[in-house]
Amino acid sequence: MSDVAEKELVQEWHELLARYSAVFSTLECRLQESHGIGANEFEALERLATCDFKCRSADLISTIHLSQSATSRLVARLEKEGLVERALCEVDRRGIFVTITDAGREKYLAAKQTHREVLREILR
Amino acid sequence: MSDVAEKELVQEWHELLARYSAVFSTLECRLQESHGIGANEFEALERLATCDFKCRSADLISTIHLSQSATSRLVARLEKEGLVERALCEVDRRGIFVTITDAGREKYLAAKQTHREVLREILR
DNA sequence: CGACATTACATGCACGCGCATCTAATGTCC
DNA sequence: GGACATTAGATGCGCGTGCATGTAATGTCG
Repeated sequence: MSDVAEKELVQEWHELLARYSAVFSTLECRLQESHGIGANEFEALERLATCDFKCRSADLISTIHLSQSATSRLVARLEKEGLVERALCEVDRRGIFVTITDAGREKYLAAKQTHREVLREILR
Repeated sequence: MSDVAEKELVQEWHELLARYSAVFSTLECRLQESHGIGANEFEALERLATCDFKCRSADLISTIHLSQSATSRLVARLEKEGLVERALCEVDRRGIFVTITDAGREKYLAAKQTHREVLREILR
């Protein structure tokens, strides 16, 4: 790989990093102050609000980019705030289904406005 | 903003997020196991290794995307491992200069290989 | 000069994260 | 059916982070 190509690659990474950081921290800040939820919490709510019916805890992992343990705790926090519910999966009693509550759906719809605003402001 | 444009914006964000997460976590993992440093530590070392001479603590903040306090602790960790040195700035005795040590430069050059490998693997 | 604001960095604190591990349920193979 | 591996999710633990604040040095303005 040539020096030039390597520099371009590194520059691309720095741009990606800067872009991500700017959007994420702004999302974190604005969602927190306006709706009391974090950016990851929002992503989880969005996934739950837009997926058709039942959603496994594991399904959330692929959406929000967190570890299994972090996802587990994230769901626990959301449940504690009454935004989602955990239900036993009767077919496979190891697993749980996570479903969004009405309160969660309301929170999502409200936060969605803020979320899109930030994307329009920072991403473009 | 049309629904289509909004969907594109959201999709772009998700791609950015996925791309960032993939690169960062791989960097974190590979740099840690091969060189015992994190991805943020590497970015700091790179900044210090490539900037001409003195570098203020504050200058690092703009490079690595961390808060002032996190940056302060990052420098403290690097100093503890003998990779950088903190020197009083005689002109403005509030500030400090952070300089990379020989050991730090060696570590950087070694880790750089791994860093570039990951970028080539994941980013492209 | 002296009071007050500002700046540069350090630090106490609460919290979210990943890793390793645990528990319980399910799958596999003889 | 019974022993063992595997899977889904929860949890103890150490650590890095941001926020708020502390400390010390510098700038500002009367």
